[in-house]
Amino acid sequence: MPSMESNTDTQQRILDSARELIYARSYADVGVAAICEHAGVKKGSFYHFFPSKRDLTLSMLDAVYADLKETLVMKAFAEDIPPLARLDRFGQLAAEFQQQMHQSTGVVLGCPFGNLSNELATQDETIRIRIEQIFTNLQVVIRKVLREAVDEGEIKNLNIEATAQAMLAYFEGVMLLAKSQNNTKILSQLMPAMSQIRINTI
Amino acid sequence: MPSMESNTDTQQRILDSARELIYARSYADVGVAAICEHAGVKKGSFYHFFPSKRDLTLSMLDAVYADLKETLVMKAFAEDIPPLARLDRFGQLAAEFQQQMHQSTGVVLGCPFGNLSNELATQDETIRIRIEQIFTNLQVVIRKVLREAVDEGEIKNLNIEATAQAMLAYFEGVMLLAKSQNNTKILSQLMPAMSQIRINTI
DNA sequence: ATTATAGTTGACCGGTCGGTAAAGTCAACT
DNA sequence: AGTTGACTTTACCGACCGGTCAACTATAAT
Repeated sequence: MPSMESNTDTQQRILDSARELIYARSYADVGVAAICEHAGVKKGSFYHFFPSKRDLTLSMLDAVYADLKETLVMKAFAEDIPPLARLDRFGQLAAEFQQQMHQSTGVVLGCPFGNLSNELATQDETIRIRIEQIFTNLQVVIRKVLREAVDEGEIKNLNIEATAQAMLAYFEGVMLLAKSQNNTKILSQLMPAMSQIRINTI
Repeated sequence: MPSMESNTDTQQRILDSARELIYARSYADVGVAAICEHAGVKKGSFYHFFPSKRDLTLSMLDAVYADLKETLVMKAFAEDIPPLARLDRFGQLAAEFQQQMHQSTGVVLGCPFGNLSNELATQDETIRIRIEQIFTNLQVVIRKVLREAVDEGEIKNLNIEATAQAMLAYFEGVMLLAKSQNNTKILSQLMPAMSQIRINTI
């Protein structure tokens, strides 16, 4: 007598398990069987909902970004403080999240998008493009806050597009370094410098 | 009739093949068999020289760093120009190398250490530590140049250790972003900002 | 010439990989 | 009651994974 109490929360459990396992390890190290076992689902069900491991990964990326947007981004970029202070708050919240994950897992996990990009960007163009789009979306958020800072006269002669890219790059780099050192202290030490980066016009 | 013309250039060919293949793809995607085939070596010979794939990877990391030091670092940080200009030269040379690899392989490969760190840091502590050491060595080089700039009065009130870490983080982040976009243009656009990063004391 | 050693070869191992197929089970609709 | 279709279960597939082993060959020292 199979459970079948739930219509599509099986799909959700697969998504959640993939997210948790792949984030903690890597795409290649986490097999479909491991995802199914963690989700309490048989492999046949997996392939009923997802045509392939790659498709699951694409859906997972969308889900992680949707979650990031809802929780981290919306909270950090709320307009209750000055524009550049929102960038600092974004860095702080990200650092706090990494510290929590470090406490519960014993390792610094870094950025889920940066991790997958470095592992798969040269192997799977579709996944690479999905990650690229996510990074672009984040840059748009940063650009908006920079434009606001420029309009308020807080900064002058700023190349907004380049600076947004540079800030995101710095953010990803700090995450990567923290992961390579398995150390979250450098997050709180280095993150505040993100909002100070400037690439000027002329 | 086996060749056996060479004593230990078999070992070198294995090292070179691993380096080329893993850099272009990933640790997990490149099997021992693929490395052997590329090196023109049988699997048994592989395990005569290396006890495991992991050990090969550790040796490979050392070889890549030794090469980086000999070519890129020594050239970039030669003392024929002012200290901060050497950082810019390092960024330029790295960008040029990425452009060459992009032309020959069709994809932006990024930093070999950053790639492996993001893929394996949570799975293999030994490899993680080796990469951490390499990053520390690079920071030492950057610190030296920053100390020189401070001594010459080019900068004041600088937190040298934190700034060196921030510059390396920025460098790695720019590499990661370029790889995720499969685009080398952002390298030349963003790299010059590396030498402008400052984390001050007080 | 014999022996010791380093290096090579090819066949092989159990385990796991992503993915498939068919039978079975449930809920909803007719 | 019978049918449909979504979902689950079980068993299975060929390919490949990292790694092993014993036999073999070349080289150099004795």
